[in-house]
Amino acid sequence: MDCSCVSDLLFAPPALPALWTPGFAFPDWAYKPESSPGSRQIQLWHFILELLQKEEYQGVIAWQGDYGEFVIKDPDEVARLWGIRKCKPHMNYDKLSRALRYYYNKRILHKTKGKRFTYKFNFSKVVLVNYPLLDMAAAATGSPLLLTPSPFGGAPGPDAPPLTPETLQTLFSAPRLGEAGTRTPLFTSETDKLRLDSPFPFLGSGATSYSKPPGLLGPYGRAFPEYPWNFNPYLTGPFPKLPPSLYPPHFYPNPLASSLSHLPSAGAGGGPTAVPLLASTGEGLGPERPSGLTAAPRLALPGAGGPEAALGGKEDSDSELEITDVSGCSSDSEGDEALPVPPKAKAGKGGTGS
DNA sequence: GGCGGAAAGG
DNA sequence: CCTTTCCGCC
Repeated sequence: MDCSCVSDLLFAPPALPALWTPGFAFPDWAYKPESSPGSRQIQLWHFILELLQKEEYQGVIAWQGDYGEFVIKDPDEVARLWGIRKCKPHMNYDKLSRALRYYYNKRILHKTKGKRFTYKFNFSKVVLVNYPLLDMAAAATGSPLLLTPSPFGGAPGPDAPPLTPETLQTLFSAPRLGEAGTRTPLFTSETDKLRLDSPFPFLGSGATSYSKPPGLLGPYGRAFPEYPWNFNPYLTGPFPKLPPSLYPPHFYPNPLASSLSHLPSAGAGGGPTAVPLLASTGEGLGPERPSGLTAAPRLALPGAGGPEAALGGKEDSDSELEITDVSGCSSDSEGDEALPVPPKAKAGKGGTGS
């Protein structure tokens, strides 16, 4: 019934990197707000983000230029990876891209026209949509706060005014729940809903170069350190960052319980685990970015560069054990050819297209 | 390649 | 609701 990809099982909890704070791994809330009727499983954009944050896949998909803009260097590969993840052996770029296209309306993605295989994330949406923090804030405020506002049917678009990076940051900086009510810049008390439709300039301009700090680190990057995470994905606001890793749910049966038990200082949610996984590539707090797309937007990862070093010679924890093969898929489908599925993506292809 | 309708499935 | 699959169209 369910596709038990071996890949999933392969994710045997390797000794979690010391720095790996399980708490914010990629808890359930990333997949479902909390009490979602239907079981929510990984969504494509989650997956894309996951790929994007991993160095191993730079040859396949990578951030490119603008804030939130990325290019799929190897569409087939990405599709295959996605297919593996979803146990859809017949996945291909055509289908994947269709799914991507549905994001246009949802305002999660945009197409960068003129550039092949290039899309752009609407981070404000992506981020907000994942943050229970907002829910709390809303609750405290007394505003229902719809994170998934009027869909696209009769919605927003034009009337969406404010919401600046600062606003976002402010919101994200919200230190405590009790304080939440005090600051809810993002909410329109009347509408009871968030206006995250026209967020950052990088969307509005549609034009181009906004050498803004890529990744999600930009605006709210430095907001984390201050945040006392007694993380409680569901109740206590986690943090304004996209999950560092997209491990399958199996990986974290009980995100909280298991995580906390492992945390030395995390006791009963009293110990701030600190360590914002945000690997400020140097732009988060930094004055300006080198514009070098190379060092760009990669999301912070426990092994993205900063922490890795701190691990003190930890082997590539990044563990490729990620998506690899679909051999374990419940052969549901058409029983067609089994994918040979090469072990891993070849990140060696730097000069793919251009 | 990229778009979006339509139907189907989980 | 979120894709997956298929497809005609540009």
